[in-house]
Amino acid sequence: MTSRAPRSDAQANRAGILAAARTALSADPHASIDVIARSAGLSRRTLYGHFADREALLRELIVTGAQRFNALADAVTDDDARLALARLAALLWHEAAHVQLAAALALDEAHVEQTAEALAPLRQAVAALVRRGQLDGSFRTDMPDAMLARLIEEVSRTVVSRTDASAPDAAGVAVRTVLSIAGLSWREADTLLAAHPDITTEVSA
Amino acid sequence: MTSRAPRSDAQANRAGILAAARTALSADPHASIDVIARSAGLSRRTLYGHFADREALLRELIVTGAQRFNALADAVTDDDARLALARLAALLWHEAAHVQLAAALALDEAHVEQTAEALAPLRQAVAALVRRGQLDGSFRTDMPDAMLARLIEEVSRTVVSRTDASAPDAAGVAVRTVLSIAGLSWREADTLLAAHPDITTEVSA
DNA sequence: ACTAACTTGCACAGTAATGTGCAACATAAC
DNA sequence: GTTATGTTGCACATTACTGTGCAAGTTAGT
Repeated sequence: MTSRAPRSDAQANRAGILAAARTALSADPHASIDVIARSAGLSRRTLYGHFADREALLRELIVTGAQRFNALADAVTDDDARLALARLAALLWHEAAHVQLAAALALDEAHVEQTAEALAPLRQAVAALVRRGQLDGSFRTDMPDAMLARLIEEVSRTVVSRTDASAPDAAGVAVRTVLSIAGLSWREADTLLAAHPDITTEVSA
Repeated sequence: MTSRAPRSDAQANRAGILAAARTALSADPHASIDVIARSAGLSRRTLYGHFADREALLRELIVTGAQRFNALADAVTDDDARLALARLAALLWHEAAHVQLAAALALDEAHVEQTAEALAPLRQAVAALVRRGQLDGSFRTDMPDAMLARLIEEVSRTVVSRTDASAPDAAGVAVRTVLSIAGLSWREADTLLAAHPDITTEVSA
């Protein structure tokens, strides 16, 4: 039935294709199969040996990418909604530095739907977080919770994907931006981050 | 030399093509010439009678679009930087159709450069506004002026192009978002807009 | 009503991309 | 060292798009 484990070089090549696809597609969501294969040091023909078609490759990128993002939502346990949002933003930022992919693929009409579906758990977490913050008075209440949640999602995507990651304290800027959207004044955000320097610093293992 | 004025139906068709291109391209920056022509109720062949090639059409869209909202920057004369930013955001919101196009085209590697160049005046205005707001203490100073200006640009684009325009007080949400990025707390933005209801109301002539 | 201006469909050439079959070659695994 | 597994180049069919030429039609302007 299950034939056998793939050869080691084949496994490595498969991973190489995925890595190449991530960088190529985040630069240009319409990057051709040929470009992806070449930048993985392989031939176009070989790529088709690993993935049935373009869709299959994209599907795998979206699913595995989304899993990583979704996992971050569970890692945040702060009681303070402001802190929780700040930490989530910081984690997403660090993850996105490696994988800007979600933002790039979401731009493609054909994949925006499956990307959204794959990220449903993260979206759920954000929605819950927003409601909590609104209830305890730390987030803005001048718009409905659903609207605010959507705004946070969209702006996060923008900040994460279109901010120069090499700028000094780029992560800090991303976090401050998200807190601002939630309704905090910049001084409040500043105070919060000063009291919890671990949020924007952690490089993790 | 200058042959003669174009026939009236030809003028209308040309305008129709531009309008169709705006909506088609903001939905999908890679919309084909055929789709654009068809959605303008014309044949592909006719479009080529009005524009030499795809580039010429895009060029015209970018240039005329940019002119429209470069003009908006001049229309804002408030001394209060917060008010000025709010009003500019509101004006841009009302030009949403054009802004969406800019956002869509800016995603295309080939046109991001000429779009940026065409929007230089608006960018200049925003930069000046940001510096003014930082100096008088109404905007955040926890990041460099250039960074803040860029953030405002990017977030504005996102909010204007990806917010449901049919939602109640969508314009208000857009303006509040931009003010939040500038550093205002949501209550401060709320107070400001309450004191100047004309900002989010004006439909203009 | 006449004419220049405009539109259209069709045929055509060119380009770029996807996906497949196949034979020759390379190499990891045993 | 043998062999199953993997890689490659090439040819090929297919699709989708851009841009042009031209002859036949339609219509605005006078």
